[in-house]
Amino acid sequence: MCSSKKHGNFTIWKDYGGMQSLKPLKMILKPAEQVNMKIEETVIHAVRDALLKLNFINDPAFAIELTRTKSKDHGDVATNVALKLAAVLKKNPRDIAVQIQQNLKINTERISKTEIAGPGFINFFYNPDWVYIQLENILAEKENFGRNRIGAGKKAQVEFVSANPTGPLTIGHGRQAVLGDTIAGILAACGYQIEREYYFNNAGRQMRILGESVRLRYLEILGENIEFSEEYYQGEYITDIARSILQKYGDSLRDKVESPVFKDTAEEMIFADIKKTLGRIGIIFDSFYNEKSLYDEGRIDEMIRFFKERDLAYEKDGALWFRTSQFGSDQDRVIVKSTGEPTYRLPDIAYHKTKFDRSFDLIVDIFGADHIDTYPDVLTGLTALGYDTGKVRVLIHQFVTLFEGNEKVKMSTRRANFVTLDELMDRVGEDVTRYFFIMRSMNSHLNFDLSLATKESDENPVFYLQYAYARICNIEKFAATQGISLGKKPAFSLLQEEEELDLIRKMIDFPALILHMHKTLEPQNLAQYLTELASIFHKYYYDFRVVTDDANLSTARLALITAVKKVIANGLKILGISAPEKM
RNA sequence: GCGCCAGUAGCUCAGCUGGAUAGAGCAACGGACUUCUAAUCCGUAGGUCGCAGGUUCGAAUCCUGCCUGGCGUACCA
Repeated sequence: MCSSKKHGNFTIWKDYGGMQSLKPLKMILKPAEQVNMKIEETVIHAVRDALLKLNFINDPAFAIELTRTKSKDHGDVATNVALKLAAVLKKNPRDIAVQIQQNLKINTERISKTEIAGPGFINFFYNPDWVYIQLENILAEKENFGRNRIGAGKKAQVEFVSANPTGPLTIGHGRQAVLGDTIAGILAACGYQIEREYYFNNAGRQMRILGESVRLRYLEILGENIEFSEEYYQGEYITDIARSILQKYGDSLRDKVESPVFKDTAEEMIFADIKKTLGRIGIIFDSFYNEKSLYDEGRIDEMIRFFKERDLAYEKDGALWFRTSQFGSDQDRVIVKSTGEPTYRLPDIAYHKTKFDRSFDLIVDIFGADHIDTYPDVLTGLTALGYDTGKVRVLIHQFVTLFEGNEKVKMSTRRANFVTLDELMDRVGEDVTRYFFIMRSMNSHLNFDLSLATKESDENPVFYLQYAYARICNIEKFAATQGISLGKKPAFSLLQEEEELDLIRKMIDFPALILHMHKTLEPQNLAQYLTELASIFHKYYYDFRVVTDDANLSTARLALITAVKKVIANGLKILGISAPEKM
């Protein structure tokens, strides 16, 4: 972001990154491509015209901020433009606001009134008639309400989980799994064609240790005296794998130290387990990309050749070093060890090259905080290869910290210090699990106490959303028995209660929210929005009856709550959470 | 040492491209079911937004320094 001020001729220019800067509570002038945002555009254009007419600005591209108000007393949307201009114009912001207000030419069918408030905000009040039209739109758009077409015709790939098959998925992986799947859902709602990809390596050191761990357990079952050192995988599942090998092969592998059966069986069984867990939580990957194929297809050698040819790599101490320092890094990095084995960077770069070769328009990588210092090297590699890394969004999430009482437990698959994702789902269910992981920002460190999570699952806010949905389903059923249906066009203007208008106004925000999330890719905003919407609904439910003696009113109210149901359903769908008709 | 993330109500966390009185859930306390589902609603209480400076009309939000915690800082991935 950059900004400049030329005080002489009152030109203010500010680059907010165009329409991508949109957020639910703040809108900025942008190209007219969003149907659902028409009223905001109307307001912004009117303000801009007034500013030009008053000679307060002379650049039509001047960014005008429009914010959703927090309090109804402040209208529906507001602009702080008078406050922003005060310093430049060297005038009292309220005076500026008055002048703008006097020169506003605004469609009264949309905005019923404007007010100047506080230090110089200009508040705009929606005309209820316009609000009713929005309700009609929501009902007409149904599943599509909230969706946009920013990503139409574009392919996006989201890579996540990407855990090597050395053990069951833990709650740590769970956070990333749910985060990734939900982000994919957000992009899908923005029109992208989505590919979910899982990257793994079954050829590394950890996998060798895994195979050896299984072999030792196998021998142990056969009654041999083994030494099972700390570096081996300690989990109980290792013994289970050994047992199934015993079942299939008997003791025929007793002396087969080099047998691939141990590692292969372990990989196969663990991967089956991982996929089962993912399926249970509603995550289906479109592709699993094996690091080994990069070697088989010669992509690693190709990469080495490229780096050497361009003098981007050099040999030192028997290793091959990538000149990352030429690209702003503090030091060069090894890409091929003196043993001849590449470090993880090289295949990572080669792997990302395939993402570009597969012509994705947007590449999203979701990594844990332990990758914070490694992905820049990958991006550097891609830049060196001549790719536009602007297509890549790297999202780093903080870790889940496991607690046992007040004790912090360092999670480790190898040391079997973990709570599995399955265990969590067994205890709290799939919906709570999903909600649990997206209700908080990925930047936050998550403190996790299984017993507390279990205890709190009964009170989990996800039920609050689902209950609102189920309640509406129930009302619809009851309405049908009373002969109330949406057959003919409801008289929306009968919806005069403040709570009814609140509900519609809240629903109007939904498309802007999805648009905003396209930029932030932060699912917790959606969870919060849905909670707010459900809250307005629950309150409305308590205060008013939908089905009354007045058939016209009942029909209008039924239309209203049907729209609410739709928005909740659309939101839950993005979150991958079920919408039960009964609870 | 250096880099990234975090520090907001008793607890778990939203809010952070500066904006109008700082929010939610849980926990606590007091109320509301003869009604379309009380997994709900209403009310009360609870805060030096880690600390100290700075920037300006305005700072939880931006800048600087410090404190605490997490993760990195590998020829591990």
